[in-house]
Amino acid sequence: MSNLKYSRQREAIKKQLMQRNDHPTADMVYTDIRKEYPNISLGTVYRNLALLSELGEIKRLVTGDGPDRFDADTSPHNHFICRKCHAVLDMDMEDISEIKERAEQNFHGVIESYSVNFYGICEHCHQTKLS
Amino acid sequence: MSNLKYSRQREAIKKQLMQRNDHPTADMVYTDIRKEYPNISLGTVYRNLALLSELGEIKRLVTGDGPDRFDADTSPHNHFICRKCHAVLDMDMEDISEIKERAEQNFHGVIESYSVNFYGICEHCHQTKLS
DNA sequence: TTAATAATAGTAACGATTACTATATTTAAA
DNA sequence: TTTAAATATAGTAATCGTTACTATTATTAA
Repeated sequence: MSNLKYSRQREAIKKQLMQRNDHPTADMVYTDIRKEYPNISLGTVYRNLALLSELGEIKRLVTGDGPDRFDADTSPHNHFICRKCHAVLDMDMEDISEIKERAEQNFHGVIESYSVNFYGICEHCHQTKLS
Repeated sequence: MSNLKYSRQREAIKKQLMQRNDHPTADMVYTDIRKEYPNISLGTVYRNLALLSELGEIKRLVTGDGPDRFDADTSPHNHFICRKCHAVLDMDMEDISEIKERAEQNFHGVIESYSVNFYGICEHCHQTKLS
């Protein structure tokens, strides 16, 4: 049923995403992966990032602060977006998945997923008074 | 200090946003406001929605599902986005603002705000089996 | 091998949004 | 009330992130 064919470009994209933890944009992945595949096309990067997201192998992060980012870590966790340097950081915090049950209390549709983002100034920008 | 000048277009935009609860996009506001101001420009709508958001008079909603939406209700509440009909609905749920404190537990930057979105199929789409 | 199918590179097109510019409106002061 | 400075506008062009198109190439199962 899976009419999916192997492609080295797709593997390279996923591999690279697993090797970095800065939640890169499609363009950041493209820039870096060109060192290995000098004539990979930007469309290929976009297409495969979208495909891998649909397959659940990676996660698309919508930050509201610039282009979408991608994360190879699909385990449940939340992110912080710095409004100064635009970094996207993993939050180290306790599980808050009960907000889904709390949301379902008075809701009559089907909640399939949710996303939580925190915004502000990251430690680095705050210390170096770039804020 | 406020070099802000009155404009009827801006007032009309805010007024319309207060009168509807469908969290319209800029284009939806534009389409409707043209009935009153037939030659208002789309740029004016975008500019004023951005300005009002910065002033905190309205709220910009980043859904990850199409263009940004706007909400005249600035009180703390969360939204649901239907992946079928793309409606943005207000969630009627208990306060979950303690997630901010929970996030601050191990975080060393400054958290200024956060956003929570729920995704799935709304009651209407679920009942009419459009899902 | 071959043949069917999916994936690619390269490029064009798209939608949402912002930038530009000449004109119009607002506002405070004369 | 004019006037003059500053802000806002309408209309349009440009930008950015992303998707669509198409001819060619790679994968895969028979």
